[in-house]
Amino acid sequence: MLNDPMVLAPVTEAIRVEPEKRIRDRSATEKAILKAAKSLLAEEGFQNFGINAVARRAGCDKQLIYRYYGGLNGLVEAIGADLGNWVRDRIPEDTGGMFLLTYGDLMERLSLLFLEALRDDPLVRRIVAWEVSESTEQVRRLSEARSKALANWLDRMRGSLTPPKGVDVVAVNAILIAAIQHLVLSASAGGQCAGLALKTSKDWEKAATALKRIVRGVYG
Amino acid sequence: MLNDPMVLAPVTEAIRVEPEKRIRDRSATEKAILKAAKSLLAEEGFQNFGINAVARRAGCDKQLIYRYYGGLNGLVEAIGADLGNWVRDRIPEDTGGMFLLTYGDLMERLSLLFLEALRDDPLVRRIVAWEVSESTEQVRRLSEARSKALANWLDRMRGSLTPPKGVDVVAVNAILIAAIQHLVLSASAGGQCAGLALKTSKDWEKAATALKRIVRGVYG
DNA sequence: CCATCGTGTCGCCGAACGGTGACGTCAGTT
DNA sequence: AACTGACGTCACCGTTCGGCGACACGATGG
Repeated sequence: MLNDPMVLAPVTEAIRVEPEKRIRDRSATEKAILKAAKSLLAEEGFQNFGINAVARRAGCDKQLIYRYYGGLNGLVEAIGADLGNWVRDRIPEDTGGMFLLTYGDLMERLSLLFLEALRDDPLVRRIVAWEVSESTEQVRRLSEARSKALANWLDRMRGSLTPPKGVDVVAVNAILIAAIQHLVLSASAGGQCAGLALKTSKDWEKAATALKRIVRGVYG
Repeated sequence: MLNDPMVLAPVTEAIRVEPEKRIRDRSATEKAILKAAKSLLAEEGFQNFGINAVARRAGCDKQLIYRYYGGLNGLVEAIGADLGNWVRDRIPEDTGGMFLLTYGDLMERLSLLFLEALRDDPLVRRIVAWEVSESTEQVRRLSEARSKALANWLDRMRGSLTPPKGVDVVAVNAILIAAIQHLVLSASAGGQCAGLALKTSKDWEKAATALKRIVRGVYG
């Protein structure tokens, strides 16, 4: 009954009235797909991230995603490729006119820069949430690209400053980064973290002050 | 989401509880459902947490979940009710034979206790990941119950110790908790966090040492 | 001219989802 | 014994999902 061709025939003809052609431009379509995927992930989160949703948002057929990116896998990989540039694009490289004399000066500044950059970037926030929620190879690659870019940035900014002796810098910095990431994610999801409100700019000032104190406590 | 055809095949769901005929015992069924829900959430994560999956694991019909819990909402609420007891059940109240003379002593110990408790509890880990990934009223209630229980615990353990003056204890502690949570989540998902490996017990010792140093840095 | 190939579109499939109405079946009450 | 109501089960609905085969169209080049 559903497959009765008699019913389908007139329908196709009626739709044909509006030509409304999509221009044949592969690279443009590819960009549209990638842009749609990024905005979808940023706005809806990884939960509702799928072939159908991306295709809908890109205004194209999902088949093209398979053809051009090899499915969601390749698409995510393409997103991950941009992650390497994230730090460079979103975080200023200069010192903001400050003289960073000690490693503590540096890490205090970098912590706040990272905090603000993350607060301003919904896409990366979603990706970080994804990283701690799923354990697929897919996500692991994303995570790796991001942490590598982050490590590079840290290293580049360090310059000739030497960290204090006797401190496991990698471990301490990892904990600081973890704190910042979770703080921002919690705030983004629920407006608070462990009883600390994180909505108004006043709230964030308090958080930033506490973060500075922690960094200074460990790095002087 | 992101289904590889490879991983599609071995989707073996939990086996039914018993071939034996189901007894007419509402309270027993309710408990079975709640237990199934908790284990499902702990093992599979919130992504695959749904009416059908819970019913399958509980070995009962999903209709009963609607009848007894009013759907997933009520079921999650029931899970959340247990969260209030989590801290009490999972974290020792005594000081482990140590004398906690200062607030720094206290927070160092509490930080490590919390870290270990979280590492040992997959259910709460999944819930924390849920909290930072979704922003529904549902999850918000879970989050609130958890943070309230945590605050109570902190307060109870504090005893008569007074935190140092001039420090925003709430903010600093929130950041410490955030760091611990993210560290554990990252480790659980990818075995590392910001370039810091978190697999072997040796890795965790390094993390614990760094955490202690941070706590001591801010609280003396 | 026709043949080929890249591009875009369409419709269908099997599966899983959340949700609901209807139907057995058994226990306690009247 | 008959009724009632709670407990458990089943089948079905509409929707969405990922994935695939087939086709329409336009450009390109023999």
